[in-house]
Amino acid sequence: MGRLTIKDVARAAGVHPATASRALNPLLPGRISAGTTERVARAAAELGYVADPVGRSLRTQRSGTVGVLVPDLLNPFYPPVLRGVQEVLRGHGFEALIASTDNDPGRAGALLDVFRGRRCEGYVIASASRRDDAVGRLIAEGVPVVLVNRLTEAAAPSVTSDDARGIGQAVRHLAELGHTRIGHLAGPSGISVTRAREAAWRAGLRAAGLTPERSWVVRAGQYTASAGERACGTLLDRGEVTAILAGNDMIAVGCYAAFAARGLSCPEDVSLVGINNMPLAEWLRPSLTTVAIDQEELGARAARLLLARLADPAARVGDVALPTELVVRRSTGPVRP
Amino acid sequence: MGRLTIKDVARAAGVHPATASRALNPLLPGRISAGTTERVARAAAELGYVADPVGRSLRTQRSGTVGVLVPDLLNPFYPPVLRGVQEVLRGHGFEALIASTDNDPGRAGALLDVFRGRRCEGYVIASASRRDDAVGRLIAEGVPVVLVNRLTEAAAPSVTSDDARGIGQAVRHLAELGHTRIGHLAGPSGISVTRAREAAWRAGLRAAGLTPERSWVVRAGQYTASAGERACGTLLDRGEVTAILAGNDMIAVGCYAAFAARGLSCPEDVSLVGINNMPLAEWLRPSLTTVAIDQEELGARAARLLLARLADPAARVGDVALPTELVVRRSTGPVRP
DNA sequence: TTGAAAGCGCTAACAT
DNA sequence: ATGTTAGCGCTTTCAA
Repeated sequence: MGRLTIKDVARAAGVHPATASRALNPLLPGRISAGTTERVARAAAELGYVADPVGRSLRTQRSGTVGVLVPDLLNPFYPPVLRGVQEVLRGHGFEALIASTDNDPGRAGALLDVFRGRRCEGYVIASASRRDDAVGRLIAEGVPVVLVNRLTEAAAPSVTSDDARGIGQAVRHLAELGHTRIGHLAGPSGISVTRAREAAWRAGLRAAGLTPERSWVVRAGQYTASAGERACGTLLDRGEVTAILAGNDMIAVGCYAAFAARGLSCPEDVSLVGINNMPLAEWLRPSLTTVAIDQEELGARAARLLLARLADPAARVGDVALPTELVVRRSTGPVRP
Repeated sequence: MGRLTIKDVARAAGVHPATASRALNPLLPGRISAGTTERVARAAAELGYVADPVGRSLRTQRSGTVGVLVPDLLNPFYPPVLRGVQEVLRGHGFEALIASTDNDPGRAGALLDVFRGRRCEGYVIASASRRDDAVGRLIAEGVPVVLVNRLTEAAAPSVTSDDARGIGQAVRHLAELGHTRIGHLAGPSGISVTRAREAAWRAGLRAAGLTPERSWVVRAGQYTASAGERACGTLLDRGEVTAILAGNDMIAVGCYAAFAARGLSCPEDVSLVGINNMPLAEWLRPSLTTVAIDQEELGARAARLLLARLADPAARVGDVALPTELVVRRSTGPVRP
């Protein structure tokens, strides 16, 4: 089964290979007669010809490949994002290379080198820290980059969630349940969403007529369940808050463990709100009240932004902020009298 | 910033491009003098040269690319598998293209066509059903394929888990806790692991001196939490069993919801055992007793098998069965007196 | 051991 | 509108 080349198609259609190539690539300069186009298309279809991307890439200097970097593939938040990215990319003939830094910013450089080696045309970066050398360099070089969820000091088109809205709803929801001391388990500093969420929490409290206290915030070193468990333990042991806004759902997952370890029941003793509405959030016990973000849409929009820049490098593609919405489940309840 | 080519390296080292190419590819026929090799290597390093995979692929007819197909990227079982696959592949200069069928066997064909179009050299298939046309065709064509976790009627090298051992331990564990009526929530028929696990459950009961009843098995249509919840509901409503072996951890996740809906507490009223020990299994409440499979190793071994076949298409690479081990957590307890 | 030359499959520039 | 030619970057004959 020797590979089928464009020569085979050309021969079958009785034309020159270059003509066949043009006939199969619709919008090229120097159009082809309808009849020829038709014959070539038919021949290609009958033979089952698929253009070799390697030969094409070598000639066009475009790989049809995009690098996607996520911070933690084991965090259920990201698979849906990848799904959105891939769905859009495949629809446009692009393919994604995927890598995870596994929450180690130091690995980004090496992984981006792999992508570069593969001649990726552009990048979707969901793993950026605010001052991220590797990503900053990429942006400085003028390589098409779209940031997802996390921004860098270097500016690039981005898709984020409008956390302020959902977090505001979350705090109001808790306040309406009678909570006046609402803690926050922030993610690692150095990541843009961490700041944004903490600021939104602060603003939300003020809007509800409450005064955020310094001691109500504990910083989890990572957006992981175990970091969340530790941070939550610290916060609980201070004994001040009756409700907690976790920096994301994984931190919230860790909270359940911290509650159990202290014999606290949720929501009777403590109310808990997460952020992300990751796929398993509704299956936790109690099911998790959380600020929902459309993860797949996040990825899809990022892919579209990137495709726009790829199609026209001069295009000024903007930023997108997706709305967030509180989803009330069973992890929040009235404050203990 | 024009891309760096081998010509640049050759010029810097004062040799012919062909010589430079040979110097950089260690084990080629026609060896190069140590001195030249040295100079070329130094020049390449100083310039930061990385061979263009496109040019190389065109010449060698090898893409350095492998297609990986999983059934459900949203199932936390698979990300670690992918991690294992990627780790090994990258270590050997290969890159993975990843796709998920999203539990729809019908999508496999189209996704494999995408892979084929990208000239993947081989495939890691974790999504196969027992009679899987698309995968069967691949195998019949002699394309290097390694199956993970799920076997097809067509034979190909595979990496699976030795579920029998772990499931045997699980049933014994439950029996020792006094359970005599132990149900099973099987996965979708048509997938090899489903059969293997059901058979192991049956064998485990017999080994414990118990007789498996037909009515103790309910089949979940998918390996998902919602399918698990439905199936578990059916089983519970029959009111016969005091313990449940779920077909995998996602089905077990659904069980927690079914328990809650019926006011049953776990493990006081029902004991539950999952299979996989997916990340998050330990974070569920109660934490899930489960038959652990080393997911990352599953992926890593599959990648190694595939690399062996790619390096030598005639190589007879065998099958691997990884050991499983029961991990006892808090979802299992003594039967109610 | 190294150089010269050819060619992988494709498409863009040029020629007709 | 179509054919001709050339060349993308690399490796692998073949020759020296």
